Amino acid sequence: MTTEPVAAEDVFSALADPTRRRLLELLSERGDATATELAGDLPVSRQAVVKHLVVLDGAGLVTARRDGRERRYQVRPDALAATARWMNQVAAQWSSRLTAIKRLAEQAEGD
Amino acid sequence: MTTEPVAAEDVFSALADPTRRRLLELLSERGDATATELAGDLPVSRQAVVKHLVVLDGAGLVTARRDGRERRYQVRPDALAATARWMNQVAAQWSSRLTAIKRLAEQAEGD
DNA sequence: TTCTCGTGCAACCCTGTGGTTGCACCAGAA
DNA sequence: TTCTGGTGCAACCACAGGGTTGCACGAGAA
Repeated sequence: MTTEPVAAEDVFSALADPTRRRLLELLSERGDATATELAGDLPVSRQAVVKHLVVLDGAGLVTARRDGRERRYQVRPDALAATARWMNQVAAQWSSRLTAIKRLAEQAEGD
Repeated sequence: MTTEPVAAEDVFSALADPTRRRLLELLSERGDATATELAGDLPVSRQAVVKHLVVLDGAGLVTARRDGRERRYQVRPDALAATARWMNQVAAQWSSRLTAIKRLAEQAEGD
């Protein structure tokens, strides 16, 4: 289960690859799909797609389930939502740091 | 000078590296610093730090200015804020897609 | 003018990773 | 039972990227 504290490391590097972002798009549009199907819409082999899906799964962004002899992947709404919230926190943290910087700069001028 | 709109590609991969995230932290705390100074607080060489700073600059997250024979780097508040906003947009986009998925799923059940 | 010391370049090394191909395996269809 | 097609390994290849070392250059201090 990978629905807990999002790991900056994994999420950012997972999202850094264009093919993986595309995969998230495709899965979002279709609801779910197999690696073979996804490979049909991408300029890479099925195996390459599988590798990307493994990375996305590691980052908690997608999940998979067996369906007969197929393996269907789908995005994890909750994980994506959590990631979005987490990004906001990062942004907020930056903001507070920047505020602190400005304050210091102004104090320095005041001296 | 690299002051363009945030590129998913660059931002995500820039933020994917732990050392670079640490650099952003250090710069946020100090306001500004040289590569040599930053290397003093990290387990890597000055040259390694310089390379990371180049990447961060490429993503528009930091900027540098000459100060005598020194080159002082600092975070780009505006760019960071823009990135935060952009992340929110990505999150929102995901949300709408997920909503669409759920709607489709429910319709399918209804049939 | 000479000495110092931070920069900027460049050459290298090694690991990670995105991509490929080949093949064995197995569940469902015939 | 046999055939078929999607999975799951595993071996391999090429290149990007994080890290290092060495050295020339140049601005400010002495």
